[in-house]
Amino acid sequence: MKQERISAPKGVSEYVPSRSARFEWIRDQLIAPAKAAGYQLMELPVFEDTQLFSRGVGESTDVVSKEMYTFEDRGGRSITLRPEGTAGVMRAVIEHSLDRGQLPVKVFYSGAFFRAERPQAGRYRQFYQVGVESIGLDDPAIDAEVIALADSAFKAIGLKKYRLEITSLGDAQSRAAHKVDLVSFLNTLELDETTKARAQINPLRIFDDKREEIRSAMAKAPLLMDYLSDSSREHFAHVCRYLDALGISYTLNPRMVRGLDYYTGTTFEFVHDGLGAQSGIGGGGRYDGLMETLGGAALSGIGFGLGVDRILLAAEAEGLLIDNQFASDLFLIPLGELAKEKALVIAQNLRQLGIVVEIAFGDRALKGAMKAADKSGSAFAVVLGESELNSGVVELKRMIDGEVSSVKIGELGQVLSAHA
RNA sequence: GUGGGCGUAGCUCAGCUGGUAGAGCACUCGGUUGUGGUCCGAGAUGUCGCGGGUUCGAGCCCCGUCGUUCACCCCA
Repeated sequence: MKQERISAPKGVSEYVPSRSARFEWIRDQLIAPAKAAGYQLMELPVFEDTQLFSRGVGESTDVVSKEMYTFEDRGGRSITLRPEGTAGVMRAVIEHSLDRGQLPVKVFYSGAFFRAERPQAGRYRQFYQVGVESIGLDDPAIDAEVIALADSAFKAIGLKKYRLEITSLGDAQSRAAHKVDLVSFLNTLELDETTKARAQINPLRIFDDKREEIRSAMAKAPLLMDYLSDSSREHFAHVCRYLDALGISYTLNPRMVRGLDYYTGTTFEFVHDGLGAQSGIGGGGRYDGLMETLGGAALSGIGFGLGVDRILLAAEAEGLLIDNQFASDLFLIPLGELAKEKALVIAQNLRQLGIVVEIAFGDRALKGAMKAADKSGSAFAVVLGESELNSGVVELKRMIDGEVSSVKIGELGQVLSAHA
């Protein structure tokens, strides 16, 4: 009886062959620079106590107020599927007292995140992020290093059409002073009700409005950059100098707004212009008060989150991905029952040497099996039949040009390793 | 949450003013005994997203619904 089909929940991103190989490669490229800089893995739960986000990310943010997957578990606890990574990392750092050892605590994470938004190009309800956090030190060189980690990952992938926007949100005093002037400036504007409501929650949001009339009105608005305290200004100047030294280009964007409440000081965003409306491929910044808010010590930190799905989309838009990078080294074609048994053993031995080996299963005709070898993208193919089993010698066929050479079965490992 | 576009074979799509479904690619097999990529031949595959309505008759029209997509909003 034919059963009704079940499909994936609305708006999730999922990766199956052959595109999954691209996803995996992109994700690994994003992680590599962090590993090379001594950042260590944090593997955390995808669900947390709801309070972690309402308190950490901020009740007033859209992420918390209307985009979280929140539910009650069987014990009556309020649980939320993580909408971002930083709060969870901070929770774990505090819980495991990592901040009581050497500082900074340098960690990275990679995994799925959840936001109950209306899906759109590059926006999914379950999406993937690779992130990094460096916690405990205020050194502006760390800000530069963290930004460089993301930038070098993008460069390793080959991305060209992206840019880095950076600003400083200053310390608490800087923001308080600016807020007073910004609010009184906004009061001089004639805003519609919904915009007013947005300004109530976070006046900085109005800088992000896409409507032309609002943009031009905001041209004269007071900028937070002009309200920075001496120490904030100096910190930011150092960050810029280090970025210059690293040869990382950036544009100052004093009107940049971030959706998470915890950001302070250095704040940045990577934007790609081969994508649609969802053009941010990564972003982050410093967060001075977050750890304390979550019951930990008063330590500062800085980190970023990179959108793996969007970066994959960006790489595809730039035509950067070649699909045969996971092709195997050898495709073994057994003919007959005895050969099949032998093939399993040969394959196992070769794989132990690090050679990627596939076997033609299903007793197909030789022609079909060769076709499968071709499709697999294997570098070499070997037919294993009665005569080969008797002589112990196989014809190693190089698929790219069809050239064959005789090799003893016992020496396949050596020969193939030499080619790899 | 709001608004627009679109749902036909695994993929990309065609299907005349309503007359019970097609192409290309991909897939499988074959073109004399055990060697792929080209060429030739043959074959399999669809509850035309789902539910209802109009009609003698609906893939084509109407309503609903689900999915998808784009934008707003928001952000990775």
